[in-house]
Amino acid sequence: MEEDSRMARSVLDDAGGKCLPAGEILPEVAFEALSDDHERFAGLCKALGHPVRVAIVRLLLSVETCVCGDIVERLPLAQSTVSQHLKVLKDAGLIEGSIDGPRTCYCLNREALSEFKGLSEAL
Amino acid sequence: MEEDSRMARSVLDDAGGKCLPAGEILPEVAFEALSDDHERFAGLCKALGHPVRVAIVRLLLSVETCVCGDIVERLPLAQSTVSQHLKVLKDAGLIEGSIDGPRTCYCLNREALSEFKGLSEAL
DNA sequence: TGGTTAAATCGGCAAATGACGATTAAAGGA
DNA sequence: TCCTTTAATCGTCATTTGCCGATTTAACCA
Repeated sequence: MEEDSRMARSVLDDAGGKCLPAGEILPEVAFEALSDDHERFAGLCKALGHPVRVAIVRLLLSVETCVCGDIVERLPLAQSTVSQHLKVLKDAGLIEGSIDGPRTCYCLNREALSEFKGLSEAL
Repeated sequence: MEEDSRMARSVLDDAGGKCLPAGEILPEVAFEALSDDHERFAGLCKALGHPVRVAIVRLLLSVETCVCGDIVERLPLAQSTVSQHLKVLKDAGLIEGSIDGPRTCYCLNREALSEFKGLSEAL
């Protein structure tokens, strides 16, 4: 289509060095508008995209494992709300819950956490 | 308050080793339910919590700098929608836009990206 | 100055999110 | 077996998000 004009403009755009492209052309091959990887990384980020959920993950990081009730006690939120947040984290694969009698015991999923770190580091 | 009862239960919770806390007590000092740091990290995650925005960040990563129109062309979305996503990323501080004639030139904010990576790595 | 192009903003709409109290389900203990 | 405790789920509501087309704003060019 009109790619040539766009590419030409990108190259020419070097006005004072403040808008300089790295290469000669835009690397089409390195960019896909839609990819599963974007979805996955965005999904993990979205799950962490709420301060309460960050707090929960950091809490689990510091205590290794924790019963749901303990988490609820430490947050200024209703039990049902905390449960929802836990579900979001679990659905994203970031935490795991195991039934322990009448309680549920949550812990981090280290693999998912590593995956997230790896994807972040690649930015 | 009733911390003693809660802490006591946490210690006792070691039923079969599958729900074992890492330390003797839950480390109160290491956890704050509400903190600016949680807000900040969650804010960055939230901004990256959409596949299109991940795609934009990765594109900018690969081309160093890019005019808004180029980004629009590569995404199957209306110009206004892409502009909204760019605004989200800009508000989070992850990208910067500089006016270049009639165009706007976007690039990554490397400092914010480093901040995000650092916070991620700490998980 | 007038016209053209690029990008931000507006208005509207459907869907998702986050919060809550109430209810249900599951498991242990009296 | 019944009762209590724990946590998930349900129903509701207000707010936010994501998308679009239309409009406005801004800057260059003729």
